[in-house]
Amino acid sequence: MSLTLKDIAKEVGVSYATVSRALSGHPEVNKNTRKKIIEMAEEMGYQPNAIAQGLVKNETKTIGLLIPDITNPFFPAIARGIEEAAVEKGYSTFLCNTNWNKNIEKKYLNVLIQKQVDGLILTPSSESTDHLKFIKKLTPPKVFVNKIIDNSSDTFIIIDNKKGAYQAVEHLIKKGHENIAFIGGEKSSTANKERLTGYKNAMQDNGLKINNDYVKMKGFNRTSGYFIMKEMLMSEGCQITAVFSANDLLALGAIQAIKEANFNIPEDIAIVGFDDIEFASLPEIQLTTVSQPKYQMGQIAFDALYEKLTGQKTKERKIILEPSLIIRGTS
Amino acid sequence: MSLTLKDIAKEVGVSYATVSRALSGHPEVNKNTRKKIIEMAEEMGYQPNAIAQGLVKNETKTIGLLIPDITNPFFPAIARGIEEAAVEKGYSTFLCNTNWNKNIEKKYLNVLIQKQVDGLILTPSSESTDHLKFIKKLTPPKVFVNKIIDNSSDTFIIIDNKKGAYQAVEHLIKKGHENIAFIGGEKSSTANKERLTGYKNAMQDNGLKINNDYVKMKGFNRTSGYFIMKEMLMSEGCQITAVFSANDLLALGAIQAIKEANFNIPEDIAIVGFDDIEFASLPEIQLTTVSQPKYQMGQIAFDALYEKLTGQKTKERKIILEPSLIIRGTS
DNA sequence: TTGAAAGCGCTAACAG
DNA sequence: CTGTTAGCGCTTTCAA
Repeated sequence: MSLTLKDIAKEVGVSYATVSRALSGHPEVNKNTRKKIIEMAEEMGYQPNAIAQGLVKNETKTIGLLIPDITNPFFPAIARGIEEAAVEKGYSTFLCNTNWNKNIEKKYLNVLIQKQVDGLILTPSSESTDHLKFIKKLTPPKVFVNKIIDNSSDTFIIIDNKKGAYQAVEHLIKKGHENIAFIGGEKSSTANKERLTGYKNAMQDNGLKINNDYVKMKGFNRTSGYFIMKEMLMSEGCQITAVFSANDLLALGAIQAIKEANFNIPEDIAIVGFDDIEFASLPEIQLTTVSQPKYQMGQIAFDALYEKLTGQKTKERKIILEPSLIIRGTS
Repeated sequence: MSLTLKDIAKEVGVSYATVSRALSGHPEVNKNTRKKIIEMAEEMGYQPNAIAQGLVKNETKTIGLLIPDITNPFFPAIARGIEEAAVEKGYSTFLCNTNWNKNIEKKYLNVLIQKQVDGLILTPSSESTDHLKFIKKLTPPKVFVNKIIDNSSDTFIIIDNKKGAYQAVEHLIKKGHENIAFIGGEKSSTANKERLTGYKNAMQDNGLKINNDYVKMKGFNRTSGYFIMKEMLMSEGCQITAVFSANDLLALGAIQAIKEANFNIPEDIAIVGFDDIEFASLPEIQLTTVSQPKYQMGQIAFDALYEKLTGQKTKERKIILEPSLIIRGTS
């Protein structure tokens, strides 16, 4: 359709191989011809066809990014870190929103394979073994953002969820709380599982018993948080005086339920979240939460992928970042 | 590298042209051969190389999406609408975050052209004429989300910003406010300009004079809102009793400044925003705001693009959606 | 119904 | 330093 190498070759009067060489900075081109070619290319507004380049070079300078919910501010923050790091190295990013649905994720993954992405960054929407096995079979280098620390030999970047949760719950305990609820998100997500473990450990280590009625999980969103909290609050003889929720969105929902039930925060019920999304710091919210360096995580994730892409490092890496508890008004 | 048509052709014992035909649903293939081929392809886990397909078919089933700030929840909501509509029709989406920077946007646009995207959905980060001219020259079909209604013949989808702003300000006026400030975002953005116009119109139509000290703009983010408001509040003899801000993030920032100055909302100062991002509805926030059907806008935007892509409709369309004022606690 | 072959736009030997 | 040519994986005539 549009302008090709040949067009500009014809115009300058050289073979199109020469044009290719000149434009791609090949050293063995006459200075003058190169100059002429570059000028002409500019003048004609030539843009190389990356699809054709990709076909021959067998690389597309493209990565796939799969995230579960772009609507949760946590993920755009990461996505931005990834994208900016990527673009700096000349990579473009396919964004795929999996909606925590592993079938959608699978579909996307196949498309990305077909589109010949050079690499993959993903936070798997499910950690069921068959799904993980499917992902593992995929040939492009991958890095996981949030991925269970099992015996696997993948590269992932994650924060220490267990520790973060532990700190959060311990903080609550130190404040004198004993009946602490856990409100979680997607059951099959690593983050959820680990945060639950952290919660349980903190409870047990402090000699507190875990009431299963106070441990519930559903989606990682505000509505879930709201309904879970509401239900807990309405159950007979509810003793809850504090809640740890597996992410900020859940906390926000829970707070709404708490207020609707006419309890005061933090006097009657204290709450702490996880992620430290931007809105957690609003003066009206002042959510105590476990903070993650989101933007950096994105950058690091891409850098790790880039190392694989360029073959600098072949061995897998496990990058575990430190969470930090930010104490604000809700606890 | 990986599995190609030839591999599966060899295995089945036919020419690879036949395999291509069988797999792409070409009618003139023997039922039996087709079955064998499909089975074999499945068994071997064949995935067509979309890059190669793109080269010959001259289409990539890929679109570019350029948005100014993925960190503003307004845009992810739109992006999600676009992406889901796109994937349904078999398109993948390149996500590009321009950061309200037209040079970055330009760079992205060139990359997208090189990557041979079939279409473009963008909310331009600047409406300077040279930038717009640059965009206009781009060959792929485009649809704009937010684009000034000038003499241009583009397709765009937008809400009636002027009207929304007008309603917001009128609402404030009816509540008895006279000294109403305007806090805006990016100067060069259409949305900003139109919302400013709506503000001015409402003021003038109601016989209120506009105090230029009360009209300020900067970035479309929380920090800007905070500092603009703070400055206004600290200026001598500030009479402001209400503010209309050009988006919710700005409003959130302004609210913080108002509270820090020890004013009550809405008693001392009322405020209304624009966008109705998810967090505007939090019980703690209760931001009165002008709502936009974000997810739908995304869907509609893709559908409009799809019509162009498939040649169903060639003429440009201007889709203008209705805003709706949602009155909550801050006014 | 199938195979052979051209060609999409480009890069990378290989000659010259 | 430059031109010729093969070929990346695929679709699509054109013949058979």
